[in-house]
Amino acid sequence: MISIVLFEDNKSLRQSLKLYFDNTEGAYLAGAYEDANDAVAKIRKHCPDVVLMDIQMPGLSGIEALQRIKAVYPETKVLIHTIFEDEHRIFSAVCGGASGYVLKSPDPDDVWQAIQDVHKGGAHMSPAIAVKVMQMFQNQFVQSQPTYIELTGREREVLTCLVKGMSYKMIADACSLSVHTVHYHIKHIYEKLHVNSAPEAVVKAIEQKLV
Amino acid sequence: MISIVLFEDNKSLRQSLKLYFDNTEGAYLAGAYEDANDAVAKIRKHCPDVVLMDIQMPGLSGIEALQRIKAVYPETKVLIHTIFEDEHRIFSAVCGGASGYVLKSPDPDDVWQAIQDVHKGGAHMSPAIAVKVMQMFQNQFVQSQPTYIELTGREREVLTCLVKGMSYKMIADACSLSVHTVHYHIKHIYEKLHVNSAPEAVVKAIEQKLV
DNA sequence: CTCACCATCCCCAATTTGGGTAGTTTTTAA
DNA sequence: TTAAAAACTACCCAAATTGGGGATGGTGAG
Repeated sequence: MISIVLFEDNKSLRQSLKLYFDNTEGAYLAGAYEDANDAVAKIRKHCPDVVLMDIQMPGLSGIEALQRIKAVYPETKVLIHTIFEDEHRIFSAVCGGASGYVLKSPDPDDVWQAIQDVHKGGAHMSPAIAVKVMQMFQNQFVQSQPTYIELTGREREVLTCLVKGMSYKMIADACSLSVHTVHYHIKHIYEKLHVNSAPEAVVKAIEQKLV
Repeated sequence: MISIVLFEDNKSLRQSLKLYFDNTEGAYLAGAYEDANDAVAKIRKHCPDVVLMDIQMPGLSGIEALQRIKAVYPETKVLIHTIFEDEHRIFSAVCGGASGYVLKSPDPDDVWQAIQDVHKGGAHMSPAIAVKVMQMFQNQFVQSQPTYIELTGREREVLTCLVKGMSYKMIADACSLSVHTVHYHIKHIYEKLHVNSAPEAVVKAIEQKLV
């Protein structure tokens, strides 16, 4: 039995979902509210397994409510249920700790499937959302410029220390080298990165994910 | 009709899936191979809508095959189909442009659902995968420490230059200050950030998103 | 009238940087 | 397999930059 609390301002949708859950084996709708202004108090009262949260509601938005709920009850699963599929809202929801993002669908079985997935400890995203999340993910991590800079093992090692803010002496100590050798490597690093100071090298190393 | 090409080294699974697709309305299995060594050539031959790709196969891994296919046919949808749910493989798959990541399931309907989602332009992740992707996403963007460091206007300005790798002289020039004043500000910045060198300040500034 | 911020300047020691040389080991290529 | 190239180690030196200390005014806000 999965206990659910619903926040949805549209009355007819709220009632439809209530009817659906009331007649679905394994689902128990503990509460259905038209706004999320007292969401945290409602959660405290019902202690639901899963919260189904609309985004656009009078007063507190679903995203804000999500953040407040997660701050107090991080274990409660919150499923965003909306018609919006813009990157900004998706981003906020995922970063806010949502367990899923489901587009409103004429078929309530979709939502129920998502609720079950979430209750099992998984996450559920509608395909249209998943594709955007994966794109955002790619944009973050796939570096654009394949400006492959070839560093030798020692050079990479020294650069890593440099990025940690260490001085020549500390690097020498950490890598069991003499300061002179550290000096030697750093000169080469500067040449390869086309820079001529430690701060520049650090920013370039971070930018190009060389470390 | 969705045309599918399958790469799967396990013979019995490959045959089961073939049987399943052959008897599924709307599915057309154009090819089924036991390794992905010539994946690109196979794709060129069949021009499938969706590729179902195992990860662990003799020779080329599914992840490598994905990358090669995407490099030549970026429009072809590739669905990773595996038992692995470690973060590294998921990460590689998503960054490699996979349209989905489906865990092998005893119910072939799951795969078929994912294929349909992908063919409609969406993406599909098994719940256990989705939860990991969302966690990785959060870890990337949600900054942990609200260690609010109060910098004055000039200090922030100077720090910004520092992060760009500029020397005292260049900063003085850029901000229309004397080197001495730059020196003065940098001293204060170091105090506030609890560091004592430019590289350290740079990494800290980037970490804490002070610039 | 303080106090915090901004700006300028000074000194000095330590560090960093850029230019060499030179021997050893490891890798690569012929 | 051998020869050449690259990498690693270490050192010297001189110039430049940086880091830490302090001092002196001029603002503008509370």
